[in-house]
Amino acid sequence: MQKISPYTPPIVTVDAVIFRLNQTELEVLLIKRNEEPFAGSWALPGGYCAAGQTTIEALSIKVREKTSVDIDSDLKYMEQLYTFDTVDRDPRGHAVSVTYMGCSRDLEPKGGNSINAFYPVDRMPKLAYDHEAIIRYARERLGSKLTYTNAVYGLLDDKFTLSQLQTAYEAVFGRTLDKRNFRKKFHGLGLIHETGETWREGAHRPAQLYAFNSKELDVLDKSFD
Amino acid sequence: MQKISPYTPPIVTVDAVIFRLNQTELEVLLIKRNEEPFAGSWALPGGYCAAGQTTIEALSIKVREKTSVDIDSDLKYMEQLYTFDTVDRDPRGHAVSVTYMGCSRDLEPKGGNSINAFYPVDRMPKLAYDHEAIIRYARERLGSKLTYTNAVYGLLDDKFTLSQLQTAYEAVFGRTLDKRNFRKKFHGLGLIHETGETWREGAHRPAQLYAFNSKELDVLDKSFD
DNA sequence: GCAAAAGTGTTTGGGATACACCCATGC
DNA sequence: GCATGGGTGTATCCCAAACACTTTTGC
Repeated sequence: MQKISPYTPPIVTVDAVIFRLNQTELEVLLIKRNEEPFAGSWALPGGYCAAGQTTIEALSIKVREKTSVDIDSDLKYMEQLYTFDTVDRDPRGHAVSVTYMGCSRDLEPKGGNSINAFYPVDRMPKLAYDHEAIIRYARERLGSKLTYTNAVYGLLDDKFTLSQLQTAYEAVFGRTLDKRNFRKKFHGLGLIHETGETWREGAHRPAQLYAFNSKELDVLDKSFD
Repeated sequence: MQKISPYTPPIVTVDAVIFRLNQTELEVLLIKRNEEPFAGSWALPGGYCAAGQTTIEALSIKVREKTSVDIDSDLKYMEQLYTFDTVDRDPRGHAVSVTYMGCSRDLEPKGGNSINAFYPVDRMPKLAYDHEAIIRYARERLGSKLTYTNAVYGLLDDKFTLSQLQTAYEAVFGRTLDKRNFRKKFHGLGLIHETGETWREGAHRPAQLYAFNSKELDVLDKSFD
């Protein structure tokens, strides 16, 4: 293989997989593309990264433009996911996409210059590029993050009930958990404390509200689940 | 923040963290830079990625040029690590580096157009760029990979003794393990089988030689350690 | 025989799993 | 009073951890 000269670098793009929890479902933020390629298709929010910008800076700008979501203030948790670089993934030319994954709860996109909406991860429309594979990968990563870190806090409000907490795990793992074992195990981790407040809704006993002791991402001593 | 126009992308570079096991020590492949910046310093092998190349293709070419190591045939295991993108990491301009991590055992660099050598990860020279941080990150990742996958096979010959296997874990984890518990646990995983052959060296009882059942990277049911 | 690494079992404690009923509330 | 989700305890099993001596070889 010969050297390519003069050197022209691939395009660098950024894309974000932003999850939220809606009732019992895990959802992803998507935008509707209004330009080619893939005009009319749904896709992850993202765009070009220019020299002098870090990928996260570029992502922050693009996501705010397109969806009005502010990565820094609206998301409790964000991490780099993977860099996708197959040559043919973008029909316009070789684009290397640095992808990120983040979480928020009760986030409603307020506008932006693209049509955008949250879709349940299990019932998504057909997506542009390789974005479906990226979302699948992000969901797996989120699942394993929840098993060995306290990253669930990213999906929950500051105060939450134990049922909501359990629902968050069930939505990400895609299976149900035993209520008593879940509570026993979680209390044993020492990550949360009672706030003393209760939450009442519907015709049943009110629930205690809990809060996390720390809002930093911590690695657990023992893995969960 | 304003849009940058016309769009100029950052440079895309690739770097490889290639580990090997030398006796009881984990080592990394380094090259001595003979150009600015950081001329005379040691660094990870890598270089520019051009449009039309995947990052792994670019890496393969660069590593072969500089160290004569062939990523495809010499390494048993290779995965993308992380993309480092801080604007000031390269004094020549904004470079986004897609990094990879790989393993091999008993690999001796045969040449290449750079001076190159394996250094123990615990006793490395001062490194160029942010390469020290990259290696630290790679080692952590390798450690966690060994706990939930069969990735150790990447550090071992096709046939190996249980002591060598245990040594590989100890070198990566940086601590000693109990011999009986190690063997019991590993046999329980069902990943290896006896070959019937023995290995003799030195004035002591010969050891059974084992082999992995699979050379694919598999995720374990139960996590190791 | 002695040095040096290979090989081998048992006990114990803690966490994972499985499982069913009463409680507080709204209507 | 009844429907609805909130909240609680025990028995069992398996895995992890701790721990020491015998075996086979080369010299």
